[in-house]
Amino acid sequence: MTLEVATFNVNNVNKRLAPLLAWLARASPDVVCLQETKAENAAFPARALREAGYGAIWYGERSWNGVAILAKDATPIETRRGLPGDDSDKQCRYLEAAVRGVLVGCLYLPNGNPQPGPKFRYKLTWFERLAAHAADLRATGHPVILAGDYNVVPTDLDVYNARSRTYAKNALLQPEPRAAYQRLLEAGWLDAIRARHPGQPMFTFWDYLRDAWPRNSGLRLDHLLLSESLAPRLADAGVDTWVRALPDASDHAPAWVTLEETIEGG
DNA sequence: ATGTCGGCAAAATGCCGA
Repeated sequence: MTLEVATFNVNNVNKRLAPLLAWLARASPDVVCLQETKAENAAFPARALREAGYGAIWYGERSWNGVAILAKDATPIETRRGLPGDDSDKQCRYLEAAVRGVLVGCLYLPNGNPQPGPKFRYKLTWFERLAAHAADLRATGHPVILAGDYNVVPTDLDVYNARSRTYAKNALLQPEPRAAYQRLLEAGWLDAIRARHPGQPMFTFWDYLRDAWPRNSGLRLDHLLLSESLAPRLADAGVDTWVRALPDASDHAPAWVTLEETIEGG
């Protein structure tokens, strides 16, 4: 038995409800982290998801941001909403729950554009808060997965053309957020997609602009990071790129991991 | 610089965020 955990920046959960339901029906992931739901709590489509077989918790606001965690035939047990470290930060970007024996952190890291500027500084500060919280989670020894839209292109392998001027000044590719991401990996978190597919681009995002999807001008922005206690259970990882081609698609595609339910022999 | 998409305020167009 394996457990599939996926992350999907849905780019408006109500506008993209049809492709979301189509993906859930076909891929049937056990646990799903959603970002950019862009729906107030009262507008979250809980009923449609329940009818599709998924329990959910959600943390949303009007127009922007918003995160949710879904679980097949279960309701996630919420452990935290909002990232610690700044009580004045009201943006809905972090939600955490216990599901099927794993602690799941669902995150939507700030985009940070335009760069430089206050939005970029917010991105870097948020990243530091995430790293601090990740260290606390890691110290518990629990199996933890931190999944979401990190809004970071980790390396030049993760962008269709590293020398393109289109993204030269973009906050997604700057040295500071890249370094912050690398520090998470150095602290012991495993980039599951990259671990399973070394040397492959594995894009998760294609801009609506410039025919990015038909040209495969993609970026890898959505990541699933496994704690050292969970990493030995990694069985497979991938990206459901076909979702990007559906009508009314998000500009992101779902990324996923499969985990062994228990460590072999244990 | 360009381009797409959607939400929003405030007036059917423009701005912003992504």
